[in-house]
Amino acid sequence: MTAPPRTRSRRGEGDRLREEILLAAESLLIETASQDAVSIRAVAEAVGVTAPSIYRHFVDKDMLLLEVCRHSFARFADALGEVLHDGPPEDRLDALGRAYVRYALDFPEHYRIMFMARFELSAQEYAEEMVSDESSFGLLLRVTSELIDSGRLRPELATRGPLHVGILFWSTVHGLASLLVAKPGLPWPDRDLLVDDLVTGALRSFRADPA
Amino acid sequence: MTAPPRTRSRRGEGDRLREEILLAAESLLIETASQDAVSIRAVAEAVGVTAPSIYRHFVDKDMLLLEVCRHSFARFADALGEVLHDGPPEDRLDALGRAYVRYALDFPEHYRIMFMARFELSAQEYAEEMVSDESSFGLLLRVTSELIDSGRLRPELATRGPLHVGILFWSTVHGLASLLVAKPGLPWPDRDLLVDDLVTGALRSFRADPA
DNA sequence: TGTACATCAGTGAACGCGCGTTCACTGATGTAC
DNA sequence: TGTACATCAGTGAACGCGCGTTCACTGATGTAC
Repeated sequence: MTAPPRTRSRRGEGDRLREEILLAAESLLIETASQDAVSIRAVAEAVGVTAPSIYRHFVDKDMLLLEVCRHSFARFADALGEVLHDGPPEDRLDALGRAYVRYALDFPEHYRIMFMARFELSAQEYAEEMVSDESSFGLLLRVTSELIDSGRLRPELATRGPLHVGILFWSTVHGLASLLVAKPGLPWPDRDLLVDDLVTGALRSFRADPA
Repeated sequence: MTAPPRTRSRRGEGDRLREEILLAAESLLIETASQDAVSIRAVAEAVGVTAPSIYRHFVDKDMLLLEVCRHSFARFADALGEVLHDGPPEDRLDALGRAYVRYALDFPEHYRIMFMARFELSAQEYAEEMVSDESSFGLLLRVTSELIDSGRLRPELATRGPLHVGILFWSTVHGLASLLVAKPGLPWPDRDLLVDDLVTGALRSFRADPA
């Protein structure tokens, strides 16, 4: 992680460095797979700049990490949004679940930060990041609403509402995703088969029994 | 966290301090809810002893934490074992699932360390801790075996074997448990209802459809 | 019963390290006259 | 067109901190004679 040669930003172009710092912090997170490894000094070195320069663009380390976090949530929501095509809500939920686990496996450290880490954000901040309409959780809630409206859900589940059903589904896919991320060393059986059975199983348990 | 007055151990009673160190490390973990807060110095202070004394009993910090970890796994397995009474395998799995989530909520930081943290153990060490017969995972595998033997499972699941089915169930309960532990600030709906629906849902999705 | 001595649980001071952060600065860039 | 100057992106040195760990030591305890 040595620095590429840098030319100093022109006046008014300070945001260029800001962007580079964010990208470098993210890369460090991916490469080292450790939140602790993302120190102000390490980020500065990766960008090719000295540590105090960071403070011209972020008030402190927490704000830098918060910003990285925001990026992650946005990209995660994008990734889920991409697989959400038109169709019956069961199919949409199925697609969402598979994309969810796939994202976790593709970007394990981002996933860890978003959903497994103790991040010192206020409840307020979490709510804003996670439960907004454009967020991944917002997408999920929209689909579980559709599912309830479709009338094909078990009645006792339908009365509990989209949030309850959404959390049930979220728990299910998060469980596998986070175990795979946290314990890559375990002797896992075929992952695709696990995802398959888990997602179809969850959908089956939601569906009203054939009368 | 100041030290209670201590009398020095008699000769040959060095293990008394060793035990106190382990307990103090565990308490710190619970109280601070942070792995980073468990420093050699903090543990020593909590015990009422100076930092170098720790090294008379543990070769380094990693070994101390590993030992704490071992304790956690053992107590977790005990907690699950206690609810495992005789009965049909469905009921036993149901009880296991509920006890699992309850443990995570009762000892969130222990749960975090065991199943959510990146712990620098070798695969070998993990396997020994987690997959032994006396472990929590061992218990689970025994029950999923019974479930398969009972012949009431969906045939395509039964052929995948106890490990596969065990992981499906583990993922499901771990998902809810770990989200509750990781995001206590979120506006969760009724937790008992969630556990209820999740566990019965998983069992329903395992069961062969009524012919 | 009394004394000299070996044992060893625990101490006190210090090491080097990487961290987040502050501070006064430098020097290239753009602008005003 | 040329020069003086203000701006401000980035620097270099230093701060205090808590960390894991090492080292030579102290002094109460138990034992041998």
